[in-house]
Amino acid sequence: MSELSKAYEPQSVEDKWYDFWVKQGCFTADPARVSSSRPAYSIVIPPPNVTGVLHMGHVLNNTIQDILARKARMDGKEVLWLPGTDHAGIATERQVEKAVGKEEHKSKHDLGREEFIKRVWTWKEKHGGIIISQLKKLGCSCDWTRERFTMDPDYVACVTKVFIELYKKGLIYRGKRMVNWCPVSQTALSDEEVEMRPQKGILYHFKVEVAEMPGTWLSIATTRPETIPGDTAVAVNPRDARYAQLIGKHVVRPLPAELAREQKLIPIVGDEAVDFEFGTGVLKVTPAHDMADFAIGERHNLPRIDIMNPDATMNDLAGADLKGLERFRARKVAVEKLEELGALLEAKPYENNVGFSQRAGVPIEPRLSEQWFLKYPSVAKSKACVAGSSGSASVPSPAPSAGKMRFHPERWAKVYDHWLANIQDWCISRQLWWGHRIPVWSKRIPGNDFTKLGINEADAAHFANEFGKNSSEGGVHFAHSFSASGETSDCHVFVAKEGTTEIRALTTSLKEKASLDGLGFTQDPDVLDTWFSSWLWPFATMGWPVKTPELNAFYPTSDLVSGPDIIFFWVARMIMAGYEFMGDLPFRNVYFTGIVRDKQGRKMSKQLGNSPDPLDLIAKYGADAIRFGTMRSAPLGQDVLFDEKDVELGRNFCNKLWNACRFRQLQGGETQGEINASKLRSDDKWILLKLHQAIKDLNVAFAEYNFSEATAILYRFFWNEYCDWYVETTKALFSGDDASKKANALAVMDFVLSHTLRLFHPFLPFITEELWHGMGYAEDMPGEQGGRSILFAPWPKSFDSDTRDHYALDDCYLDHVNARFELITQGRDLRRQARVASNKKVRFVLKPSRDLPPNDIEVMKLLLNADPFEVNADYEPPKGVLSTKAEMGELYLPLEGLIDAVAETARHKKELEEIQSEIIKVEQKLANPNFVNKVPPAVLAEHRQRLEDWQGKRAHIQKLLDGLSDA
RNA sequence: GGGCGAUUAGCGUAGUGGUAGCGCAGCUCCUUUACACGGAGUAGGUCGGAGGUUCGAAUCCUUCAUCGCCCACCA
Repeated sequence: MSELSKAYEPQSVEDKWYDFWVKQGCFTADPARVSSSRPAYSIVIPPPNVTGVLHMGHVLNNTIQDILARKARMDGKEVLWLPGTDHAGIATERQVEKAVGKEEHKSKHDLGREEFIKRVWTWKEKHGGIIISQLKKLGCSCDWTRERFTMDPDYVACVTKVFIELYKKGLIYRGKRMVNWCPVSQTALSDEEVEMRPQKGILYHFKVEVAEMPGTWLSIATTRPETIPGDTAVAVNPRDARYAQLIGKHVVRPLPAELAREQKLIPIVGDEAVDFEFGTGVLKVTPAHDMADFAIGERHNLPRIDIMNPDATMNDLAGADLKGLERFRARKVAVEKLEELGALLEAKPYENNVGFSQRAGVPIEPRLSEQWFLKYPSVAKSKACVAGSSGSASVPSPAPSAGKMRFHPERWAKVYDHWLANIQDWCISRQLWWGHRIPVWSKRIPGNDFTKLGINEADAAHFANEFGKNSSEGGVHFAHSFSASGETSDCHVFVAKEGTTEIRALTTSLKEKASLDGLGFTQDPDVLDTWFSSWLWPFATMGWPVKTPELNAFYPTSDLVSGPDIIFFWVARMIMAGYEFMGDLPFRNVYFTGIVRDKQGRKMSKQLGNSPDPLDLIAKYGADAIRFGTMRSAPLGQDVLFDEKDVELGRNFCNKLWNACRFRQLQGGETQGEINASKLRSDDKWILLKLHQAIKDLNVAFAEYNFSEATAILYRFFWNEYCDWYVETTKALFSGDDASKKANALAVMDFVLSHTLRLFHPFLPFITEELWHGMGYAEDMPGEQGGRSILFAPWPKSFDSDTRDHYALDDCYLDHVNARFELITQGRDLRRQARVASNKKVRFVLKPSRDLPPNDIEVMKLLLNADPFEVNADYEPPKGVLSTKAEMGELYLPLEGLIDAVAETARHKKELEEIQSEIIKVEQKLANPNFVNKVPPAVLAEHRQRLEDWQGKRAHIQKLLDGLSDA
């Protein structure tokens, strides 16, 4: 390879290698290769919104997935990381609506449904690839040959099939119920899409007269006076002595003002739900506009007056004064009206929680509406299917037992269980156009005269016959072909209102659909909640309901990486769908990331402008840098405070890695294969032992999904241990002329670097691949074991005992080399005290505490920048010399005169005080009989050693002090 | 109202009973040929408060405080 440039330039290598990987099919999974010796590893990507752009949350989430996938490849697994995008109903529809409005000044209604959907597809084609290309820039090793979209034809068929199955099981039903209505999007929302926000408002008190007792007034508190026209009762608690006797009587509702008194009479009902502590203890009941009131209305059979339009303006029933007004404007007018009527008693500031549409950011309107609902399936199985995460820090988590999965961090299991224990039926219909259209065609006929269906006589007779089997309650299900194509629809026939019969036909067949349209059946106009397609993602993307090789090999998936914010929307629902349709969990492990915030802890948002564009960061620092920086600053289970500094650090780290390889390269050509065990210096053994330890620590971090810990281990090993110490010691050899020793050190370097590159690869895919080839390490490996790409190089193993014996890697070398480094650090501090510039050679004298091999002397000389460096066991230091004592000996920095005796004395005295206080601490412990008797022997010995060390230091300083006072 | 999490140096974070660590920022010195996207050294913490258990507590227990998140139909 040509000589490496002085600094790493990511721009020149990233695209090159990404193209290489894709062209070589490195990311493509082959189900046929899965075997007992080559286990499968799979992840499905949380599909980003198809028209979305990459943000820091994606970077965090997908970097983790990529690390897992790349690590699994190096572990010799057959890896499928299945990518794709989500059609994101509301978000995309609004985006396109806005664009159409801006460019053509048209609404979606102006265009019509069919034309609008065409526009969405055009939009999707134009913008849909953006986020995918961004993921590629980040280095994601997804199997792009299997990219999926939640609106792909086979995916649509899959969603439809699921709908029909659940419908037939009676789990999906249509009903007129209170739903969360978003007046902006003009659609129903699920409970999960509603976000409670505290709102500053006003609590109004107004009075109503009891009709049967003129002159008796009740006072009622409300935050929503504009809904008074919709009130159909007032409720009190039957146990409330103040009001119980009024139950059954009536009050006069003040609005709409123009109605006659008798038209405004509403009953007083008794209901336990009324809290008599709150407000006045009298509750206005508006069954059509409040969830709780709806329930009260059901219990007391109250009429429901819907006084609003879908866009939350008031309708005719709200009365002449409010009609046509927007709801908050109507509130003001209603208050004015009450005031005019003399009914308003007080208005005081009040803060309460109001449900907001998460997406549109406006208060939702509880609204009575006909929608499709799902009773969640497989709830019982989904409960308690989460096993605890590995509790022990040092033991890798074992494979979960069958039917169990693990959450990381474990605490999310509680959140999941709690949600599952309290779920209500899921409102799955949305009044949108972009999405999976509900596959239900319906037609209503008078009586049960099936000839009115427009079908032939035989079919009509068939219907009548089937219907006759059970026309009583929920109706009857049977299959029927409307298209004479042999394909069938699932029919559901039941008695609807007013002596009519309703026929619903559910089908996935295009021919059936056409026939149904021809027969005057109408398809339900609504589409399904986007999550109703996402919850099938793990198996729908693998070809279900066909039993594909992918499903055989890769389902259940191994890991899921998700943000905790979609634990209910997505994760929990996927678990239920997995059980219901696959009979098994969709994944074995779920890793929940934190939320990415800015460095002040604020959520990233467009408004605040605190959300950096990851692509800018990649352009500026490189993809590896943003990956490493993000991982390094993302602590396990906590939010991530993003700071560009972290990316900068990632870039610096890559540059360090680059230059460490460059240094190796500059020392001489050939890759050195064989390490000669007999020629290893203590430093060589030290770095090999450190490498061994780093691999072990790294494996633990991986088992715990602790990626910030993993990067910290890599950082420490490579920068602090390899670069700062080991490489520096080799310079003592390289300046010498012992060729065989030099070659051996190069062999150690090659060994360490080739291992290090592999350890780094999941985190830094690009630079490691570049260096893997550039340094020639690829050539040393078989093709599919790293020869072609570092992607498939085996993950390094920590050393077994044979290897340790062969290289004589005894832990005593750690102690020995550490002791030498300690002495060097202290010696460098002496230079600082003496104000000797670090580039200036200066004389040091070492009075060693034991015999030292020549390598130690050479290394110390070099790293202290000492010249001369004298080793003299009998050294008699002159008075007042700068000195330090360490385990390996006493080090002196003798300078010609110029010692500030006063300053030195003061410094030593301070030092002595500190040492003294440490000695007292240890002595006190050792003097305590409880301590000596109860403590484990190792701890006791360690304390005694510590005391000895401190005492030695004290004696040394004392000697120096004595010398100074003599001088 | 319930639940969960956090509180350790200026900032960010590690640390599950035995001498409080790391990174960034700071300060000092160094362009000594792998790297100034660097090297060397250094300062900075009574581990949120108060009790308790223990020979010994950042760590275990109790309690309080502050911050954050999630869940919840008090009008």
